[in-house]
Amino acid sequence: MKDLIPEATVRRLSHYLRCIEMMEKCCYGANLQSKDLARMCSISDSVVRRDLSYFGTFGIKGVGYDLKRLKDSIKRILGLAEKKKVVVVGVGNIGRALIGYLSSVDGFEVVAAFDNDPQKIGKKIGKIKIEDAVNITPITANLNAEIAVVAVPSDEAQKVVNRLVKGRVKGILNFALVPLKVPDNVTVRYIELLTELEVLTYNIKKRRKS
Amino acid sequence: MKDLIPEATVRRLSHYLRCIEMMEKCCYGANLQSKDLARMCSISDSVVRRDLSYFGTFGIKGVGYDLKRLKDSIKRILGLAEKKKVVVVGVGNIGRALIGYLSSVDGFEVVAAFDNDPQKIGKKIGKIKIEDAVNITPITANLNAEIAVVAVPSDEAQKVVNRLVKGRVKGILNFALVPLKVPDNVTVRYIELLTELEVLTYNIKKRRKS
DNA sequence: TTGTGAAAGTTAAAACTTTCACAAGGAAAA
DNA sequence: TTTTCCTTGTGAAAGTTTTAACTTTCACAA
Repeated sequence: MKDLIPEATVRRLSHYLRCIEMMEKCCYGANLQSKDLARMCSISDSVVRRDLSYFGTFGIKGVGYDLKRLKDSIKRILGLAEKKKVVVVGVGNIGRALIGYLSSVDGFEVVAAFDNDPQKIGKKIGKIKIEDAVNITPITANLNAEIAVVAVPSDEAQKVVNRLVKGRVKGILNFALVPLKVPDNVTVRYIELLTELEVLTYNIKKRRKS
Repeated sequence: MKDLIPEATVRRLSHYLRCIEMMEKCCYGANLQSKDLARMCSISDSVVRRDLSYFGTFGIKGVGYDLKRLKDSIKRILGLAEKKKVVVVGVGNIGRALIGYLSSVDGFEVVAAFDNDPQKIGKKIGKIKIEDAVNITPITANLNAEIAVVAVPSDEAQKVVNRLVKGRVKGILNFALVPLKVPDNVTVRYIELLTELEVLTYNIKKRRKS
């Protein structure tokens, strides 16, 4: 069990989990093989085995993996044993979408939403009441939410993040287009929609030439 | 000018562009240096220089880069010379958010939206009328849109993509959690919100231990 | 009980990316 | 003009990730 795991491996673990859950639903038996996961994920089977071997041994040589056991193992590795509480900061287009999206996903649960627009504070989105962003720290701490989605304008992102960190949030999914400063024990992941589109245009341009 | 550029480099080019545009607005003069961009992006200056050097030489030794010239160069490299037309397929939470978001961004312009829900077809989002998804191919081809955002349920994604490809779309930003099959001359980029959250929980769990 | 086939787990090599350190070269001052 | 200063651009090394090939182990059948 290596100490530092490639990020790509962790991402693929998430893909494998999704594939296994699909297999569970339709048609598959209790056993599956690295090549099954590989085909579903459009990668090679040795990648699947390599990824899993970082975390231990889960299969039986010559046979394959037990579907249910592998699923539970991956869930445990990813820290998905129990439902995770999420707070959403910024109830604009993206924030609202995330609240809606997460309500349809099991494994995560939106427990609070924040904005600084007086027009929005007090209103509801589904079951979630929009709170004043000045109260991020106490409310988040009180709810024991470990994960936050930040979907506010760039120039407010750092301020919001400081409050979240004080509220003991440990993981942040950031849609704002600025690098965030956080303590070592807090993880930030960036979703940069504009960058993604720009990488797309780069690729389009490049392929036209070659 | 190398042939194959690291993807991370292209992503950072997009960051640099954003930094330059911020610098333009506030306080900065006509000159900037690799260390300025580096500080803003929280990376080292040699990364900035290496990234740029893949595409040519843009600076003056001992001085730095001309802000306006560098901005134009990066825009040209990324294929952002003129506004790009985008179609959005799937007007659920995410699709709607993207339509709203893109209307506030210059460089991209949503020119059509599609859904297969009769309740939604014909309605409007901002200035965009929601079209029937069966008409993706002709409408997209007619508008000459090169970029598509796919935000439909996983089991419909491939079908939608096939129509987009027929409609001569060349780049796809995919929010559906399945790998898409496309011809060689089409690029797909994946935004996997659930995977991002799961990587977050993995990181949180890992850090608690170490 | 043993041999065989099949697939997992592991090791080694290749490919790719980042980092470091410095030579090259232009601008400004002497 | 020459010297000094400064920052770019880049070769080479280090580090990381992916790929492919190899070895091990298990299940099952003979």
